[in-house]
Amino acid sequence: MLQPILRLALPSPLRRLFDYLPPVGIAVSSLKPGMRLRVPFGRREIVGVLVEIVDHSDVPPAKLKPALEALDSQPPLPPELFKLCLWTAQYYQHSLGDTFSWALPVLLRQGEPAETRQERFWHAAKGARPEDPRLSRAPRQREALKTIAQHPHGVAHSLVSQLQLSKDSLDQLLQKGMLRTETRRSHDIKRHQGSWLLQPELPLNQEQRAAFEAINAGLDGFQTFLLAGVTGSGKTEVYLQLIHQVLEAGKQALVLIPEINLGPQTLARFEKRFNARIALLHSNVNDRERLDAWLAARDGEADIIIGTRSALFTPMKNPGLIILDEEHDASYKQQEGLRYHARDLAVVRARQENLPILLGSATPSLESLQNAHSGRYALLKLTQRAGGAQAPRFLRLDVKSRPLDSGISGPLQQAMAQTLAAGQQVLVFLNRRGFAPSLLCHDCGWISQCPRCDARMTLHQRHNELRCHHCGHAERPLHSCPDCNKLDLRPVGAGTERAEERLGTIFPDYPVLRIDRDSTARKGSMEQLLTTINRGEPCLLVGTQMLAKGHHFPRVTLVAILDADGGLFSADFRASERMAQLIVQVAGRAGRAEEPGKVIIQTHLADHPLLVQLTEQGYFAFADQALSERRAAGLPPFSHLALLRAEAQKPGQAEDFLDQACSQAEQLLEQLGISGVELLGPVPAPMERRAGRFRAQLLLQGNARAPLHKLMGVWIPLVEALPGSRTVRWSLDVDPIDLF
DNA sequence: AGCACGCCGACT
DNA sequence: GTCGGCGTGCTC
Repeated sequence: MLQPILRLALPSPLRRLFDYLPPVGIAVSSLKPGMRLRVPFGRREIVGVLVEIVDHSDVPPAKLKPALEALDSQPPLPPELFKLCLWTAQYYQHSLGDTFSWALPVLLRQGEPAETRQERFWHAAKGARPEDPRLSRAPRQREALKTIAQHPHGVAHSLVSQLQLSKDSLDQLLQKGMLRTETRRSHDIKRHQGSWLLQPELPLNQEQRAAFEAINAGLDGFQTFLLAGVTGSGKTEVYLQLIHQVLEAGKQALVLIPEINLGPQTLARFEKRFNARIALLHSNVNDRERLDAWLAARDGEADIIIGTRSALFTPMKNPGLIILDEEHDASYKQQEGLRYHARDLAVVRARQENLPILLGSATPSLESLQNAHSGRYALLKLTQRAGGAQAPRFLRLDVKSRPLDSGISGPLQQAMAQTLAAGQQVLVFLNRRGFAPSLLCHDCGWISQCPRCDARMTLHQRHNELRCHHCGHAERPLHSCPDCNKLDLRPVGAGTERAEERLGTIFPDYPVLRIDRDSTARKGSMEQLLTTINRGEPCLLVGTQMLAKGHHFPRVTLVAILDADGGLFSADFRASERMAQLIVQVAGRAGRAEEPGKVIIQTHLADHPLLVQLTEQGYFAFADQALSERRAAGLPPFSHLALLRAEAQKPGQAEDFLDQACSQAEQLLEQLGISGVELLGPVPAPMERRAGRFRAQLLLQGNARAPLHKLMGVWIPLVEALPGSRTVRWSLDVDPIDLF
């Protein structure tokens, strides 16, 4: 046989494989696709993934280098996951090597052995004594050495902080040769024993039972279920009982949740219910724990895997079910690098591995609803709230030609006063942080423009600064106008800070609690706010969409939405969908059995058909209406989009680049005889300048996926080869969720 | 993306 | 005289 050639995917944005000779002294027959190899790349050494072994390379033999070493004796990534990565790279037109980087735990892509439960243990070195003169002026190191010496089998690194040892002292001792470390398995494989349930299952109502039985009957193969359950309808109980069935069948369940929901409550609920090994994968889990959880899932040593977006790529030895909660949530879509949608990929994965998948939401995305309508997904509805709680009543409050007092109209103030007087709580929703979205000179019209973006800087009174929410630029607000020097600078519009301040003045007898990214930035401050709220005394909560997620406020009976109009006349075609989901989710925080909640929506467009549908007929009526509008306009899910974005230092550069890319695409469409794909643009981005860079975009719209992907498959490699692709920063977003 | 090379402006 | 700005080119 000719010299075998290894084709590797490397962590680089380049959309191609790189050829290497096998490492010296290694039997090629021992190498299998999916194994990692350390290779020289330019002047660096990196870790690549073997994709295939071929007997010919187009690269001149002189350029071929041997790989340095094989890092695995078995491919760390099971074939199903390897296949999913191939599919992902192809679908999102992304570099395969970089796709592996997003899918694999950090430590694996850095070349760490793919082995479970290896842990570093600290041991006292032979002859090391605390009385050593080198430690005479290092009392903490001396104490550390004493502590370590008390443990003949060593101290596991994970216990270091519990034993009041500091890593610094240990490192110092290690350098002095007074400690040594050893890496070994930290504990034996945990086995599952006994019953799966720790507490009895809750009784299901008729709807829950119907949903449970429908899905339970479909647990043995691929099928997508859409569980549309209003807030409080007991979706989670259905999840838990299905997972129980999966566990009884000796299989594993993967549960994906949005970023914001990974509060301890989710985990607590699972841990209370199940005697099962639960692996947790989210952004606050460190690299080592993440790898261990990943390996435990892969090797069948975890029964339930709970995680956010990227946990989608967790391999499972005996997969039985995928659940994706709050499937409409935008945090499932990655917005940088590999721009994948975990919901869409989860369905692909379920199909590839012949698994059932359950998507749940009170406000399903229009995409998923359309899939249900077309019969691809099985739709299951839960319409009753637990404990007989009633659905909130909606009221559209027309504020056209009504004066607003820091964004709050008179009738709304009266409704608030009544609610508070009745001893209940009020929730005020406003999707804008800060005091005011801009500062205006009443004399000459100067406005607080961000110097680096086409956006206004928001006034944050608490920190006494003007801050741009798009690039983070901040400056001190001046007392006089920088243009005309007059002193008449006025804040325009209202954010949560201003609403908080104003409400405090209007209702001096009640506490006002603000809940947004600024007020909850400090650790523990959210918990503190929740404790106060749960005490149940009448108060006003003011906040952004943080209020809409996860927490329930049983004492809130009035929800005020200060401004719904942004969702009704935005340039973004998804704005109304997002607005509707937000309104329903916020409304869902309120009300209980004895007292239905009331939701007051301030709007200038009280007769807008979408808003009328939503408030009078509910979310599904809204969705039908919105879907027929999308169909008429040829927008997703009735067409498919891809967005080529570009940004550059100088004006016009990004557009020039996209112009060239656009000509290439036009040519290809003709050459390949592709029809059903339209090129829209290039145009400047809706916010042309951001963080000092000029941005433009080219939108591709396909009437079906096939022609769009056929084009992209040949086109994107050409775009990559364009001369401008170095000076211009560009990215492709397949199925973008926003067009900014 | 990294990383190096290379060619022009303001500094010890 | 050099430090360093970012344009250009390459990575098997």
